[in-house]
Amino acid sequence: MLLRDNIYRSIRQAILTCEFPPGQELREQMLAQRYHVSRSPIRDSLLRLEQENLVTVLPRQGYRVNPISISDAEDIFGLRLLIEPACAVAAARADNEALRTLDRFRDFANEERTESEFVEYNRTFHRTIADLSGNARMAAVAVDLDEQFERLVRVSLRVFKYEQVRVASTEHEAIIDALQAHDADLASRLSYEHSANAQSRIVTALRLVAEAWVQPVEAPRTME
Amino acid sequence: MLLRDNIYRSIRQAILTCEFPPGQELREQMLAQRYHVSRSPIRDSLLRLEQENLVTVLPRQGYRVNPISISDAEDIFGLRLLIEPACAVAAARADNEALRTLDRFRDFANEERTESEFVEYNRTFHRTIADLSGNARMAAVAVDLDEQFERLVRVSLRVFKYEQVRVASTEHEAIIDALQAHDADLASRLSYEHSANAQSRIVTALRLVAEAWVQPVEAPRTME
DNA sequence: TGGGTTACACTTGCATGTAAGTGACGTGTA
DNA sequence: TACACGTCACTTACATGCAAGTGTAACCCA
Repeated sequence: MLLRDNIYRSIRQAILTCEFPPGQELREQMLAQRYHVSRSPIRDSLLRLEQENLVTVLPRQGYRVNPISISDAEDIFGLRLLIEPACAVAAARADNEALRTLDRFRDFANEERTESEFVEYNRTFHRTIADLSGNARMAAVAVDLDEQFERLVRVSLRVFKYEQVRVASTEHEAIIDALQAHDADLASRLSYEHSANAQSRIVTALRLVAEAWVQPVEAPRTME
Repeated sequence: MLLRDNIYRSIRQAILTCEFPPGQELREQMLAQRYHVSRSPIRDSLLRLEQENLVTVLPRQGYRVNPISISDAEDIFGLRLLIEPACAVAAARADNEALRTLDRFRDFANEERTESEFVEYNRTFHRTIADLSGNARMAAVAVDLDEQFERLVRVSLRVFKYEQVRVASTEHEAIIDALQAHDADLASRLSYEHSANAQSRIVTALRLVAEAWVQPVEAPRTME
């Protein structure tokens, strides 16, 4: 296993869980010490994360965890509303055997769940449907969007706690039913509504925490 | 300007124009000599290109320009059929002043055009519409897809020459008309048909050059 | 002959050194 | 005071060194 891949995943995870919060400044040296490696694999990882829109490189100054802007979040939402139903439509054409594997996502809310369990469950569910679409590129876009989304979910969960766990789980089961019945139209519609619901909750939450992590518009810094 | 950005663009361009053809093996050393720099910026560029699905890194062995597989091309096409009309729908909501800038894409086929001029024109047209959508993320996906697409177009142009220049240009003007009339439905449908037409030409061309650059399906796919 | 082993050439992964760009701050001057 | 201007600390960009992983081919031995 390549060192840089582990480092990459670690830093990425730290950003997505907001351990490195939006706006956080990152230094190669600091991360190198933290992970006990040289600057090289750190550098590789940070450049990769820049490609993913998770950090910004300020040449010869450092790196910064990308702030969450409302307009960027809305862009992500708009794309998701397009991609997720499309994945569902394609997935509805999968064969019965493959669709039966979705059963493992039923009955999730029957037990008490932690935040991490919910995030993990949610990610795996959406990723599985993306894979079932049979279009690797589409799945890649969907997964990427979901991961960007996840950071927003984390922020939102701090506001809405777990009330959404049961709601989401119920909506998931309806989507599973539609897919297993090969009803592409229904699956698409449910998928769209599921995304829209999640997003409206999140956008509300984002506005609530706007002062802390969400950047409305880039403002000049030295104005005193 | 950072050295690595120039190098990145150069290598990328070489891949997209098939100067580095699909399947070509790349070596850091070889590229470093070619561009008169050390391995560092070459390395940065290659890792970035890996993220874009243009090259594959074989750890401790080297790099390879990704072959074009029919199934991957079909995946790209499928996604394009989803994204391009969505961009058009969003772009139809742009204001009149912005939409008037599309006029510069009219009358392209009135003069003789080189292959490069056509590719450039085509890219700029699609990118402009993506930008007009007002969704930066969607535009980024659209641009990325278009660039992947471009490599396929290059292959296809060697077969169909320039017969498609006039066709494409006419279709573009129809899309411009629809957008400037704010007719989102029509723009969407025309955009879909335009993509579908281009793709069917390309897929035919791909099959013709299959032996040289195109990798047949390696693994059985889940669908179809 | 053929299976296993070893040595080697080759290429990148990671570590480290050096130079150059950037912003901050203090100083001098009008 | 307000504004250039020079200095300095800090951080990355790029260069280079070295070690480790991989594939190949020669070689040994049954």
